[in-house]
Order: sequence, then C-alpha cells, then structure tokens
Amino acid sequence: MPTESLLLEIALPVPLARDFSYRFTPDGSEAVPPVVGDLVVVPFGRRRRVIGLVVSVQPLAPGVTTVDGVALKDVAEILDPAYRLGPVRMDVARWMADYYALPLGEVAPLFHPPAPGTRARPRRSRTERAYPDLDPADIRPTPQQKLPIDRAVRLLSQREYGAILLHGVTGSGKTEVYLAVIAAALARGLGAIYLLPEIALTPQTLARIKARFGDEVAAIHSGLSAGERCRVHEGAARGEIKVVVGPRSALFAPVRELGVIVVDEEHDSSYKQDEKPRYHARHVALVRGRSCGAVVILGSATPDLETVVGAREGRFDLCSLPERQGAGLPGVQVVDMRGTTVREGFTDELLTAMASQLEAGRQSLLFYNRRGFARVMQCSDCGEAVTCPNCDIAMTLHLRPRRLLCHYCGHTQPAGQSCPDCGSNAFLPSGGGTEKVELNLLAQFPSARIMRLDHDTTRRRGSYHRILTAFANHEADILVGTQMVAKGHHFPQVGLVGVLAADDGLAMPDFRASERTFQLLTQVAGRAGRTGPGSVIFQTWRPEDPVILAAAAHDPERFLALELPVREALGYPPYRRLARIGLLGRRMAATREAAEALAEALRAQLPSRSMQILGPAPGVFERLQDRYRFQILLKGDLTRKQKSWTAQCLRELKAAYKGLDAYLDIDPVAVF
DNA sequence: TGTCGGAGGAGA
DNA sequence: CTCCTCCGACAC
Repeated sequence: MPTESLLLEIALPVPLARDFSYRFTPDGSEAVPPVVGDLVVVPFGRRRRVIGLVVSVQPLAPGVTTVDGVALKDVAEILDPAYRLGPVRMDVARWMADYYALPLGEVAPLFHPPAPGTRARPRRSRTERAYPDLDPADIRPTPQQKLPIDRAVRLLSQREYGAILLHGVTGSGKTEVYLAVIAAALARGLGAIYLLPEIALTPQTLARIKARFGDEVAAIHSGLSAGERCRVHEGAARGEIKVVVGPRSALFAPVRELGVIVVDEEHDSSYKQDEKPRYHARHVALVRGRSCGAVVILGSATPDLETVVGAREGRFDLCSLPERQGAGLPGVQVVDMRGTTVREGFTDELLTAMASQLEAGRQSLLFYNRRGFARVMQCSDCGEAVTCPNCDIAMTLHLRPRRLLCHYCGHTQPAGQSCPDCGSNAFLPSGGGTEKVELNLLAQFPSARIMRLDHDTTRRRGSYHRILTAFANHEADILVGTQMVAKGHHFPQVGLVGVLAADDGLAMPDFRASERTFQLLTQVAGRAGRTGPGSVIFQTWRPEDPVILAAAAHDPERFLALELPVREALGYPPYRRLARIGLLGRRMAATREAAEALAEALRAQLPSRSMQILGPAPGVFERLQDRYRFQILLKGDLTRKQKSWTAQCLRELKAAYKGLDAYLDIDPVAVF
C-alpha cells in the first residue's frame, strides 16, 4: 500500500489555460492512488467542487504542502475507475484540446458520465412501446450491401483503422449495412458506437437496433436522467453494454474494445456542436477510430462535400448503394410558381396531386421551412416592421397562442391590431409559416386529417415521437412541417411530398447555402414512395436553378460538378479550411473596435501568403440577445501554434475589453 | 467560468 | 447606517 503523498496535475473545466496542482494523501488501507486519466473531485475556489482530469502524477516529498507559494489542496474523491479515460480516450481528448485550441479541462467534461449541460431532471418512467421484432434470419444483405459489409469486416478482423463512405440513396438499406457490421464486431468480441442526429433517434430506430442486439445495446439521448446516463456509462466501461447509440455526445462513451463507429447521416450539421467546445463529431469519430484501430462508417444519401472529396482523395473508401430496395426513386416535378395561379401558397398542381392522394387513401407530406403564422408584422402606412427589442430581427406572428415571438432569443410580446409606431390599422401579417400552411390546408381539404410537425408542436416531451408514430400509423392524411419532416423517417404510406418553396434556403448568405438546399430537398424527396408509387412536387420561383434541378433529378454528381468548382475558386472548404472568430459585446462601438484591433493583430502575425483574413464584418444578424456581433473569417490552414496563439490573443482581448466575449470556431459549419 | 468581496449609490 | 448592485480579482 502506498504511503507517500502524490502531486497531481489536474485539468479543470474552467476557461483558464493552465492546469492546477493538487495533493493526494493515502488515508489508510484501501485508498487506491489515482493514475493519469482518472476523474477526480477537487475543491476549487472558496466553495466550489469540480470534476477534474488527472494529467500527471508524481511523488510528493513528505512535508511539502505548497507549490510555487500556493498551498496545495487535497483531492476530495477519485471517481470509480469506470470513468477513467484510458489511453485512447485520453488521446482523443488531447487531440481535441490541440485541434480546437481549448484547454484540456474544457474538453474533458464531454467524457464525464452526466453529459455537460444536462441537468438531472425528474422523469416519469417511459412506457416502452412494443414494436414488431424483425427476425434476424430474414435479413439478408443484397449484393450491393455485401460490398461495404465485407470491406468493413475485413478491417475488423485485422483490427485495423479504416474509414468507409457509404453513399446510399434514400431507402437503399444503409441501416442494414450498419447493423451487419456491428453484428460482425460483436461476434469478434468488439464493441460499437452508433451515432445519429438527435432528431433521427426515434423509438422506431431504437427498436430496430434493440431487436437485433438486445441487452447489449443502450441508447443515450436527451431524455435520460443523470442516473440513467451513469448506468449506461458504467455498463459500457464494464463491457456489459457493447453498443452505444446516440447523438454526437455518445461518441465519448467508454465502449471497450471499440471495433466500429457508425456516423449515420454524416452530413447532418448537428454533429457540429455550436457552443463550447465547438467540435465536429464526424471528425472526432475518425480520430477515435484511428487511435484505437476501429472501422468508421460515414453514411448518407447526401454526403458532405468534405467527405466526398475525402473519398476522392482516397482517405475514405467509397461504397455506393445507388438503388432503392423494392421501389424506385420518386419522380420530381418542378412547378414554376411564376407562370401559374398560387392560392395561399399552393399551386394547382400541388392541390390536384394532394386531392388524388386523399382519394387513393394515401398520405402527403408537405415541407415548409419556417414556423409560425407570419414571418413579419408590417405597417403598410409607415412601413415599420415589428422587431425584437433584443435582436433587431423581425418577430414572427404565432396564432396559437396569438403573440409575436422572436425565433432567436425567445422574447414574446402581444400582437396588437395596429402599428405600434404610427397607430395605423393597416398593420398586416406577411410571409408564411407552417401554422398558416396548416390552416390553409384545412380550408382546402376540410375533411382531411392534418398534423403539423415543427418546433411549436413538439415542445412537450414525447410529442415529437407521438406525432411521428401517429402519422406512420396513418392517423392523419397530411403532415406539414419544417425540416423535421425531412430527416430519415420511414413513412410507408406517403405517396406525395410537396415542397412549398424549394428555393427558400438558397438566399442564405452562407457559402454552404447550395449544399444545404440540395441535401434538404434530396432528403425530403426521399420520404415519398417508400412502398408503392411516389411523386414529389417542388414549387419554386426559380425553376431554372441548377441546384433545384440537380435535386429534382436525384443527381448528386451533377450537384458536385456545379458546386466544387465554386468552392475551389473561392477558396472555401473542402479545398481550404476555415476558422471563424466570433465577437459579442453589448456596445456596438467597443465591440467593433475590439474586432478591428484583433484583425490587425492577426494580419500582422499570420502569414498573408497562406492565410486570408476577412473582416471584421458585422454578423448577418447584427444584434442577437442584446449582443452586437462581429466576425473575422480565416481562410487557410492554421497550424497548432497559430491556433494557440490566436486563442491567447482572444483571452487577452477579453481581458482588455470588459464584457466582450470572443471565441475561435475551428471548421465552422455556419458562417454568418 | 463562478464566486467573493469591496466600492459606491440610493433610500430610511 | 444598511442594503444592493456593479466590477475586478482570483482560483492550486
């Protein structure tokens, strides 16, 4: 038994770019000394207790109680070894700290048992619904599915890192490939992590996975309490749970002998965390896979351009599933809204198509990517629109309940009948939303059963799943919704998908607007005709837009041919990397001044030959939540040194400008 | 980032 | 004189 005290260097979850020293004193018989990678509870400051990560351990001479004149405190508790970061997860944590230029202590909470930001909230026990079990014997891969499975299994057998891009059209059976590879891993005594966008983590999906793997699977999702999360964590660490399913945070689970990481819908932007630490789970999955010799499968019907180029460059092994199982891809009709009558947002073509679906007893799915009733309330006498007092953004009119709501900060205020500026009664809603679409549908099809799926109808816990299940069970004829309706659902009875404004996303001031639009249109079109005939209508004001036409043709190659040259010419990803610096402050002038000072320092320090520095420019939304926003965009590859130098600059800037918030976003997903 | 405590203003 | 809020210092 150790009798000597130990000196520990510990990374703490505070934005201070340094570690802290603590003492561990064995207190008798059973104290097991901590090792690097252990999580410990330490006193911090006057009254705080925080969880820290042990980064080094060395003997401490008896009687030493101080380091650099600071009195050492004792470690309060060492967490169970189940929580220890082994060499692989430690590598991943260190890589993240380096790559994203963050103190290790700020990365470490991702690896803690109760996910950061998740409060232990009381939860009523969920009644597990019974779903028909699939008999595993019925699952036989098609020849096309066999190719990626074989490649993955070969890597698994050799216990070797490899990454596969599984590019399969909607409905082509990608899930079967994932499940087969996971089964092969389990058969070899290896574990798996299966990542999905949170929104795709439906009971149906889970049931399918559980039917295949039973008790060896556990899901992590936002509905879990802290206690349930810990159970999953400990089960995985002990090797009882071999497959962990969940959103991006599930990547950090301590699965033992990890053999496969699946990143389903790998293009989905929810894999990028848009708060600190701003990591991209797809990227980190590849790092973890490489570090432990696992197979990483990136799957999508609409792969990210960076992934596509990675495959072309040989970093990923491309496997395609170009055909649907059992059905063809639905035909897409592009309807020009300019040349035809548009009633309440519907063209005759769409109304006719919906009517015939109703008549045939089939379902329709309508996509409109804006919630609420009207996008803006505007006075037609003085021209003023109602904007949020915190955000300088037009407030959206909602009807149930009737109020104006800011979609950026949540501020609400009553929606009056007259203009707050000039008192005129010519105060009118304009621009649509899903709430209005729903009401208009009721007017058009009084006898149809209509459901709506958007942020407003899914606010209550469980309602998202309830609506999805009800619609899948044909308890409604029409489902209207925002992009929530596009994500990977399997609705066998949907014969028609209608997109009310296909060009909507193209106007976004972001270099990825085309890519997003292509992905969204392809995904939503893929909901039609899963079984039986299907058709799709894209209503648009820009029927000649090549992005819309490429999506209508189900032709990703055509989209790539359009988009890649643009990215290359403008120096955007996937050809050059980006970093973004965001600055937020309460006072416009001071914030701009800080941003300009920073840009100047960056220009002086970073090599102009390889780095292009754009800005500072005000954000597209100049003020959100009472903060003025500026940003600086860095085009080019930042070295590790340059990143940490930049991070240091940001810390100094924050010290110099009180109330300023500044952050470095590596590989940003949204650039505005 | 969270917490403490000191400085200084408003009100009794 | 007390309470309160704002701001800076500091954390091992």
